[in-house]
Amino acid sequence: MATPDASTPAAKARVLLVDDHALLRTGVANIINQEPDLRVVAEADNGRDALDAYDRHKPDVTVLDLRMPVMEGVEVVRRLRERDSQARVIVLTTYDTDDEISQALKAGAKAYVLKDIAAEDLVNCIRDVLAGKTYIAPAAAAKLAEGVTRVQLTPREMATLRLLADGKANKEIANALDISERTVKSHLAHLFEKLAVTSRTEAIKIATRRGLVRLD
Amino acid sequence: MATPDASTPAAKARVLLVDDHALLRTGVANIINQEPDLRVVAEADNGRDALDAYDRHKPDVTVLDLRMPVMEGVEVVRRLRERDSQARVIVLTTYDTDDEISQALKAGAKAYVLKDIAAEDLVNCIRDVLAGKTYIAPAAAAKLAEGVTRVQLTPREMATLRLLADGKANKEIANALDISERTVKSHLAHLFEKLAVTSRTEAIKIATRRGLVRLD
DNA sequence: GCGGCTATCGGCCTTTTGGACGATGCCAGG
DNA sequence: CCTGGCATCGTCCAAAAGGCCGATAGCCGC
Repeated sequence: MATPDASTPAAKARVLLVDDHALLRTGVANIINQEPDLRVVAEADNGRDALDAYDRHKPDVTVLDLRMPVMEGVEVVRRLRERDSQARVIVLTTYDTDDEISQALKAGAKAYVLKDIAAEDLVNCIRDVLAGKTYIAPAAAAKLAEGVTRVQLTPREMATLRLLADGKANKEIANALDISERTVKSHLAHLFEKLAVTSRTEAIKIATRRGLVRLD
Repeated sequence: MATPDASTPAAKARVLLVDDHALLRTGVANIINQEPDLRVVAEADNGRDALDAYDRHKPDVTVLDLRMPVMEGVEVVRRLRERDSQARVIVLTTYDTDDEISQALKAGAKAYVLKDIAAEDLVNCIRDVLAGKTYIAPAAAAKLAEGVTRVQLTPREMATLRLLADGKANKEIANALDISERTVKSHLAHLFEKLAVTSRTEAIKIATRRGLVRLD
């Protein structure tokens, strides 16, 4: 998995690569290792291992997928930045819902790039981040701009939304949150207003589109 | 980057690589081209281009992502097999909903592998398929086994489901399909029974999980 | 301390949903 | 020709959802 390389004169920037798809990891590692100034020093296929690998290798930059088993990418970004405020993290992902993007950036990611990026652009992005710059994929930036109308859900609204998206009825939500059905309706009403919808099914659609919940 | 290798005696199996993620394409191409007996002869980032590329290059095997813009992967498999009943297609994808798997196989795919496969296993899979074998990823096979209870939705039920998942109310669905609200309820009732649910929100969850609809 | 946001709850009322009886016509397969 | 699946539509009714009128209490910031 890791590529031990004892012969190089340590001038190469050290990269930690985190993605749950072995195939993509191998592919990206190949690309990066072909660059004279970059080297993948460790790989991980989930968030927990990513943190361990970070501690062991102290990479100059971490390329990280969101959507992983064991630990969410955003959470990984947050924790990396907690233990090392200098940590440079590039988020490399397939999806570009406005919520995920803004959460990743808020957590301290230096760049947000999509997997449809060209190999050349990725290595340029890595160099930019190493040089202290930031980079947001155009598509992601556009989504963010849309979401200027950023909805800010309260904790209870989020909890309600999650149960809603799980197909629960008001009564079930009430039981799960240990509140009255009346209060559930109250949260729902606020939710509907913030999402600009009028029914629960619509709410599910919009919330999913914005990345507020996932139906997997 | 690629190593043009004029010295080999053209014995290499020719691979067409189709995926909308440039990064993964480059990575997989690297992996494949490092094999002595395999060579990527063309790439495409969408279904239409894939068909064109197939006609031009007549590859020995096509490695194909489902979920692409312009043309769905399953449709591509179907058309490839139409124009060349010998076409060998390996589906390489992130997702493993039972509906997508069974549709891809029904369309004539020889193999279904997930992107978390190891590079080595992928090339082995390619060789297997070239040798006339088939391969289903264990996770995918398991999902298929679950779905032995394969739900078969009628066209009207599918149409209703799609509108439902789009957040439409019964009245709106009725208008869209130009039928009475009563009939919509009838379709919904059948839908609920087939999906083993009791509400529309639950139906959305299960249908999404099974890959019957997508909320993007 | 007041205004605003949050969370909680109540009643009342309309609309929507979903279940339970139904029914008809069509069409394909045995 | 008959059976079974499909699509269509009806009525009745109970439950759920959602809108509209509230209310109280805590907490935070200015």
